[in-house]
Amino acid sequence: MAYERLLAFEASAGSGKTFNLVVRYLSLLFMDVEVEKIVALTFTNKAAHEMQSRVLQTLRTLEERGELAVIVDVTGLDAAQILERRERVLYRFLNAHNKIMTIDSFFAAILRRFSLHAGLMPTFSTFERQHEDRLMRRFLNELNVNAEEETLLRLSEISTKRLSSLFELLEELYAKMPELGGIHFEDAPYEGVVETAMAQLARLYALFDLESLSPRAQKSLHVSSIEELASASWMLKESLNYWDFRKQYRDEMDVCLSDLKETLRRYMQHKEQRFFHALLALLERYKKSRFALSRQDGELSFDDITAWVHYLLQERIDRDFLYFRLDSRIEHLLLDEFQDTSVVQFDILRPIVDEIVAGQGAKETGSFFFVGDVKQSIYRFRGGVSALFDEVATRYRVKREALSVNYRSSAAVVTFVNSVFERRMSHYIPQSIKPNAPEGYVEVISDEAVLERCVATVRMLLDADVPVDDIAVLCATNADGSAVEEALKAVDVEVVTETTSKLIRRRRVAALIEAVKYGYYGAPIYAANFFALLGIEPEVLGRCNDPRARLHEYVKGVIERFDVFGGDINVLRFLELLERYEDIEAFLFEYERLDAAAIQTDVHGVRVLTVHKSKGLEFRHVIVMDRIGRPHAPTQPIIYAYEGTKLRGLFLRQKNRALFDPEYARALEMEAQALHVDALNALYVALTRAEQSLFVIQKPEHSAFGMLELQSACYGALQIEMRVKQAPQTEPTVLSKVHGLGRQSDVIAQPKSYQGDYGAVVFGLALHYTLEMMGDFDLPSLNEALRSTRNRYGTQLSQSAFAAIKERILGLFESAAFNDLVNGVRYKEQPLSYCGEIRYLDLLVRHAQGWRVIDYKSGIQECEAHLKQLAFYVEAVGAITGGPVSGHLCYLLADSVEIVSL
DNA sequence: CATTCTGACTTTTTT
DNA sequence: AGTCAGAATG
Repeated sequence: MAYERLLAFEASAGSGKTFNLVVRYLSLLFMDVEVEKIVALTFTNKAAHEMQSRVLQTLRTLEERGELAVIVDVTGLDAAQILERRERVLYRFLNAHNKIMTIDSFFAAILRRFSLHAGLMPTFSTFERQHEDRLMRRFLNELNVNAEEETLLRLSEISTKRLSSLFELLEELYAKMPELGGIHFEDAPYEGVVETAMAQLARLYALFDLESLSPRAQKSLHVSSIEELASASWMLKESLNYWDFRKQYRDEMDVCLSDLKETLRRYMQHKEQRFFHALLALLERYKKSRFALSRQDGELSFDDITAWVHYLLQERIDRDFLYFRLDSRIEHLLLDEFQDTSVVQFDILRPIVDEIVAGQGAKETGSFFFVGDVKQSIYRFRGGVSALFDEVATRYRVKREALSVNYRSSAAVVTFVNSVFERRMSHYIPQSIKPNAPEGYVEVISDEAVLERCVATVRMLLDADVPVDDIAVLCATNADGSAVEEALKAVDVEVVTETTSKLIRRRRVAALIEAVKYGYYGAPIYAANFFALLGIEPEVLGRCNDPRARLHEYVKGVIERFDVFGGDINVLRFLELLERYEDIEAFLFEYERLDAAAIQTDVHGVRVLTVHKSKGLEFRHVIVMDRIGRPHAPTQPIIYAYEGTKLRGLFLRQKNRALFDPEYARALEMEAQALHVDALNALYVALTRAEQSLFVIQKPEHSAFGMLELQSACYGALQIEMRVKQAPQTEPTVLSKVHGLGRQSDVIAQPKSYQGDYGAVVFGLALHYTLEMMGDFDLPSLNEALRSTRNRYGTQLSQSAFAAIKERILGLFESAAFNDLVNGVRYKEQPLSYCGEIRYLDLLVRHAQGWRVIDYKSGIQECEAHLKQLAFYVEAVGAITGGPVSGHLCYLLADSVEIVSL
C-alpha cells in the first residue's frame, strides 16, 4: 500500500500491530526523515522497548524479513535501494535521540525541558504517588490561608464521607480537570425539601393504623431522617400493596408514595449540586497545593506531569514554541494503543496533529499514524476513552484500514475467539486464519477448584514436554497471581511473575518491615507478624530502639539470624534500598511510599501475570484462569457521563437514586454498559494471547467468564499439538546451524568499520541516558536511573556493560574535580537554540560567578571534535545568558575520570 | 411455605 | 455494591 500521510489501523489482536508500526517508522527513515522528527508513543515501557529493539532487529536482518516488502510498497523505493541505504539508516538511528517512548515519558521530557517556565526543578523525579501526608497538610494549610475550611466541613457534612475519601475524589478529579471546563454546579440551599418530605411522610403515617401493624412493618415504616427514607425498603416499591402492608393498604398511600419519591429526587439532586459545587471549589485549592508541592519537593506523579504540561500549553507557553521551535520540529507522529489514550493526553498532542494535518500542498511533509483496537480498550478507569479512535479518525479525515488476518494464533484459537465474540461485540469482524496456521487446541474447563485445576493443567503441559517458558497463566488480580505463584512453586514448578507486586508487598520483605517496626516500637504484635509471615516458630527478636542505630545493620542481622533470604533476590534489593534512609525513623515515616517494584531475575519459568499486564504480549500456551475470589468491587462515588469523548456531566452516586430519578438512571445505565464492555474487552484480551493452545478454567458459579456463556469443550487436537511442540527438540542442531549460517553471512556482509562501532555507540548512548535520568549525583539516583537504562537498552547491552556504566558513574561521584564543577544549580539536557542550530547540553551549572557547560564523553578518541563542539556550546550559552561561561569535557573512562577544560 | 428485611461479609485493573 | 444466611411475617 502506498504511503498515506494520515493513516489509522484498526488492529485486532494478533493482526500485526507492532509489525506495522515498525514498517511505518522505518519507511519514514528510508524516506530520509530525521530520527528527531519522528515521535512514536506507546503506553508501556515494555512496548516502547519492544518497538525500539524491533526497529533495530529489523534493520539488521532486513533482507530476510517480511517488513522489507511492505517498506518497498510504502516508500516506492526498490528493495536494492533500501538495502543499500540500510546501513546509513541504522547509523542515523543509533546516533540520534530517538523518540520511541511512552506517552508519559514524552510528557516528562517536555516538562523537563520547560521546567524553567514552570518554576520546577529541572531535576524533578517521578513517583507513582505524591507524598500523601505532606500533600494533605499543604492542602489544609492552603484552605486555612484562604478561609475555606468551612467548604471542607460542609462537604463532609453533605456526603458523610471521611476526609481521606474526599481526598481520593480530589485526586481523581485532578486528573480530569481539563475536561471539567463547561460543567457547573449550583450551591442552592435545600429550600425546605426536607420539611416537605417529612410532611408527606406524616401524611402517609396518618393513613395507617400504626399500632395494629406487625412489629416488623412498624419498624420498617419508621424513619427519622430523609437519609433513612431514601434507603427504606418500602420506598423502592411500585406500590405499598404488598406483604407487610397489604392488610391496611389504600390507594391514597401510593399517592403519598409517589409524592415522596418526587421529593426525594429533588433532594438528591440538590445534594449532588451542593456536593460538586463545594468539591470543585476545593479542587482549585488542591491543584494549587499539588503544584506548590511539585515545585518544593521536585517530586511529580504521572498525573502531575500531565497536568503541568497541559497547564504550560494552555497558559504559559505558545504551543508553537513548545512543540516546534525549541525542540527539533516534530513532523511525524505515531501512536500505539490509541484506544487507551485519555482525552487530556490527546489534548496535549492535539497541536502537533493540527499542525501536521494543516500542512498543505508544498508543505505537506508531516504525517500522523495511529493504531489501536477498541475491542482491547481496558483502561477506562485510568481515563482511556475508546471513542477517541473514531472521533480523531473522522475529524482529521484519516484513512482507516482494518487489519483482519490473525498472524498470532492457531486455527482453533482464532475460530474459538471468533465464535465467542462475534455475537457479543458490536461490529466484531471475524479474523481470518493465517496461511499454514497449526491446528492448535482450545479447552474450556469447568471446575470450582480453579487454582488446583490451573496447577494440574500446567503439570499436564510440562509432562507433555512443553518448555516451561512457553506457558503463561493469566489471572484477574495481582493477588490471584501471587496465589498461583505460591501454588506452582509448592509443586516445584519454576515461575516468573510479572504481576506488579511491589517490593514491600513481597512476603519476606513485608516480614522484614514488621521486624523493623518491632525493633523500633517494641509492640509484640510486630514480632508475631514477622514470624507468621515467615512461617517459623516465634522466638525472641532483638530490638533496635536507638533512633540513630544503623537500620541497615539491624536488618542484615535479622536476615542472617532467621535465614530470611531464602533465595529471594528482592530481600537483597530491599537491603540495598535501605541505604537511602538515614535512620530507622526516616524509614518508618517513608517506607509506604517506597514504590519500587519487586524485581524479577528469574528468566526461566511459567509466566504468571494479570490480564491487564498481558496486553500486547503473546505466549505459546495460555491458561486463562477465573478469579479466585468473588467478583465485583466497590464502585466510585462519581459517575462520569460521556457523550463520545466529551464529558457532559458528573453524577454523585447515591443509593437507590435510580428509582426516583430517570436522568440519573440513564447515567447509571450507561456506566453499567461501559463496565460491561470493559469486562468483555478484558476477556477478549485474555483469550487472544495464545499462539498454540488455550485453556480456560472457569468456575461453575460467579464466573468472570459468565457473560461469555462458555460450555465445557475441547476444540482441535491436543495430540497433534503436542507433536508440534516436540518438534524443536528433535532437530535443534539443524535449526541452530541454519540460523548460525544466516548470522555468519550477515556479519560478513557488514562493513568492518561499522562492526567495531556498534557496541561502543550503544554503550555511549546508554551511559548518557543513565546520566540524563539521574535525579541527583548519588547512589539511589544512580540505581534508579540504571533501572530505566536496563529497560531501554536491555536487549542491546550485556550485564557487564551495565556494570561498567555503574562503575564509571561511581568513579564520577568520587572525582573531586567533578564535584567542584557541578556545585551550583544544575540543568540537565537543556535545549539550546543558537545560530539556527538546536543542541542539547548534557549539563549546565549555574554558580555564583557564572555558568559551566559540561559535556560527558565515554571515549577519549576524537577529542579534537569534542573540543570544537564544546566551544560552540560555550559561545552559545554566553550569547544567551550574557554571563561568563566555562566549558568542560568530562571523560568517563573505564578506570578514571578525566576533565578537559576550555 | 413464600416473601421480605436486615446485617454480615467480601472486595480490581496501572503509566 | 452485591450476595447470602437467617429471622420475621402472613
